[in-house]
Amino acid sequence: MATLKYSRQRESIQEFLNASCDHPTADDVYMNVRQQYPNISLGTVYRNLNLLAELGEAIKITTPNGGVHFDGRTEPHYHFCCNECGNVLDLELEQLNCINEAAGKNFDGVIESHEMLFYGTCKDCLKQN
Amino acid sequence: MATLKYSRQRESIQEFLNASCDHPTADDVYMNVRQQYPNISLGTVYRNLNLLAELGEAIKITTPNGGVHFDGRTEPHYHFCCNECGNVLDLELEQLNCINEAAGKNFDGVIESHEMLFYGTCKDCLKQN
DNA sequence: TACAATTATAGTAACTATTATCATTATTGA
DNA sequence: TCAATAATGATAATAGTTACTATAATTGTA
Repeated sequence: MATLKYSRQRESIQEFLNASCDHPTADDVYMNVRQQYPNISLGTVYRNLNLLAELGEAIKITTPNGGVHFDGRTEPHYHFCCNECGNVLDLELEQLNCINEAAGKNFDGVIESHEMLFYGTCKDCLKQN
Repeated sequence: MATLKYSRQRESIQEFLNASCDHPTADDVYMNVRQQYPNISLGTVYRNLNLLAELGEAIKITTPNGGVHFDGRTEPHYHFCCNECGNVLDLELEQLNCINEAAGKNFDGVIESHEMLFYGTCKDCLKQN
C-alpha cells in the first residue's frame, strides 16, 4: 500500500479548508490556493480534496444543482443549501442518531448513516427581495 | 409562455418512470424507452425528465457517487442509497415535518424543505458477502 | 379534412466537471 | 548523499448533460 508523503500543496489546501467558514467547491479552493502556489494544478486540488475526504479529514457535500462542496468540519452535522444562490451553510441542529434505527424498521438491509440537506432562502438572498 | 404539447416519447418516459419500482437514471430510462422508440434521442430523455421534474411529476435524486436518479412517486418520502452497488431504494418512514422548524431556530434565513438520504448496504449486497 | 402556427424530436456538436496519464520534481529513510 | 517512491503540473481523456438546428408531430381553426 502506498504510504502518504507530505506535500506543501496538500497542506495549503487543508489549511484553506479549515479556515473557511463557507463550503468551497474544488474551483473555489483552486482559486484561493493559487495565490500561494500560482502554478498549482486543478488536478492536484481535486486529487487532494478527494484524498482528504477518504482520510476523513474533510466532508464532501453533493448538492442537487450539481455543485460539489467541501467542508473541513469533520464531526457530523447538517447543511443548508440556498435555492437562490446555491451557497451551502452549516446548521446548528443536534444529530438525529435514532433515526437510522427507525428507518431500518421496515427495510431489508443495513442502515449505517444518513445525510440531510435543508433548502430555503439564505439571509443574504432574503435581503435582496 | 410556451404551451405544453403532447408527445408520445414523453408519455412513454413517464409511463416507464411510474411503472418502475427502482429509481432509474437518465440512461436507464433511455435504454428502456428505446425498446419502444428505437431511435429516441438521449437528449429527448433528458429534456423530458427535467421537464417532468419541473412540473412536479417526478423527483430528481442526486447521490454523492455522482449519479442522478429519477422517481415517479411524487409525494415526499425518503431514500436509501447502497454504498456497495449505488442503487437507490424507497424507505418507509414517516415524513419529519417539524424538523424544518427545529432547524430554523438558530438559523438566519427561511427553511422550506429538506431531503434525507440514508446509507448502508442493501439486501442483495448483504447476500453476496 | 386541410392548413398554419408552434412545439418536440433526432442527430449532432458543444460544454462542464472531473479523472487519468506521464515525465519531472519533491519527500523520505537509510 | 543517494535511492526509492510518492506527488506534482500540464495536458489529454472521459462522462454526463445541455445547446443547436433542420425536420417532424401536434394542435386549434376554418
